[in-house]
Amino acid sequence: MAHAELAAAQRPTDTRTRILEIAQEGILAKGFDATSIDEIVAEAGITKGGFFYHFPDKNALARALIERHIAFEDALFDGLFARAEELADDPLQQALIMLKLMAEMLEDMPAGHPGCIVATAVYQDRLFDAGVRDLNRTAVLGWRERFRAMIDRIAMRYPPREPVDLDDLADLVTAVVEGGIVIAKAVGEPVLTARQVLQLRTYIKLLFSPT
Amino acid sequence: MAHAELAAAQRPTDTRTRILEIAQEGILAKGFDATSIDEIVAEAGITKGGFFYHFPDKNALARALIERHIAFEDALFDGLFARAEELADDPLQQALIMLKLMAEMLEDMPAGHPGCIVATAVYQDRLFDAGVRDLNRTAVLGWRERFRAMIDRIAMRYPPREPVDLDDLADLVTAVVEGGIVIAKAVGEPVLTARQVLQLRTYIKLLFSPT
DNA sequence: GGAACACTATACCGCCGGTACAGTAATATG
DNA sequence: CATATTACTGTACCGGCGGTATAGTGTTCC
Repeated sequence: MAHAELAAAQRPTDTRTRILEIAQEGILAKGFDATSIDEIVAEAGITKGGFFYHFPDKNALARALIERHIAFEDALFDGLFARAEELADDPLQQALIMLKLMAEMLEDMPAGHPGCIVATAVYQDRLFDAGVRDLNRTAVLGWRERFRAMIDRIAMRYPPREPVDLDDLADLVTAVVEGGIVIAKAVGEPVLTARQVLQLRTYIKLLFSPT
Repeated sequence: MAHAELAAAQRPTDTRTRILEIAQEGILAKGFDATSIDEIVAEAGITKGGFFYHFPDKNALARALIERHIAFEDALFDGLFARAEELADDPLQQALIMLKLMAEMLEDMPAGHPGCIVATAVYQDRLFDAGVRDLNRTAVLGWRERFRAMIDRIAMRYPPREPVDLDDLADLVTAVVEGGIVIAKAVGEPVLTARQVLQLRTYIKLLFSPT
């Protein structure tokens, strides 16, 4: 009688993913607090009991969201780095290409970057438990490691014109994007995030370009 | 008109200021939502009615807080710029001194920068009304104007080594601080914000230093 | 046939933002 | 001295929120 309907109605982990997607959309648009569980379950077409079957509390939802976000961004950066490696051999050129691609990607988001779940958690600190904060820490440290590796490859070939701490420089990539999102949202000009990344690109270029 | 007695016995705007101070502390530590009105009034030693006598709702509190924050930061930057002008005549040197002073100031905050109310509002968008968002916009645009003026003075004397949009460069100051606060809070290393400002300083130095 | 899974349905709790309103002590003005 | 205003207190209440509890149900797997 209902083979197709079965698959449609009851795919096992489907509901969990739908909750995550609906929650993410709401949280990035309105903030964590302004996105109520009642609202999420209404949009997902389930009941409150259904939500709490998948997540013991709202913190568990936040953790799952941050994990998803980290995985998504990692995949995204993997793609960007891979493309940059295809287009150039020189590590400095690769970095400059990567930052250009990043800026273009940011610019192609018509409503601007939807916002960073990590920053959301930072600015609503006590709403989240130690688990969320740990995940957050891991995410930022992961980005540091990634960009640090990129910068190390450059520095090996081109000595920086000014003495800089390479970890700080790696963190600057994250900081510029996070800060860029904040100001873009604050003034309502989505394109600002991409432009900040281009400033960072100019810095990297100046810092490592041979004289 | 009994000035002394008025000031001592009644202190008309005193309660309002106390509410603001208690609210600010709570909001920067825990987020806007996690800081309840009940909690604020308990700490201020007043009743809920007393709170709503001063502020029609929580949005009005947010607006007052942002206005206070803008005024405070403005005064702070005025001081930094004035000191830099005392210490050097050259606009580039002034900017580099100013950024150094800024980094030192940030570093001297033992618990790190307490966080930016503007960013708090950005990340809890729908909790706030149009008035709050307008104020937020004004704040960021005001910082742009301030740093743009600083950069214009430099660019007039030293042509940038790379073509850059000077408004974007002005925004970068705000972005690096905001982003620096986010990563510092995320990894729990307060000193990171100051270090990001020093990276920005190196960028400005490289960009405008004569070859 | 029965256990496990993925929920529904209903009822409830305490906290929160916010409203409403009556009362009051201290001060300011005529 | 009377009155109005200011700056609250105290109490009671509302709907929405996160979260708990618990009994029941259809589907699938073994």
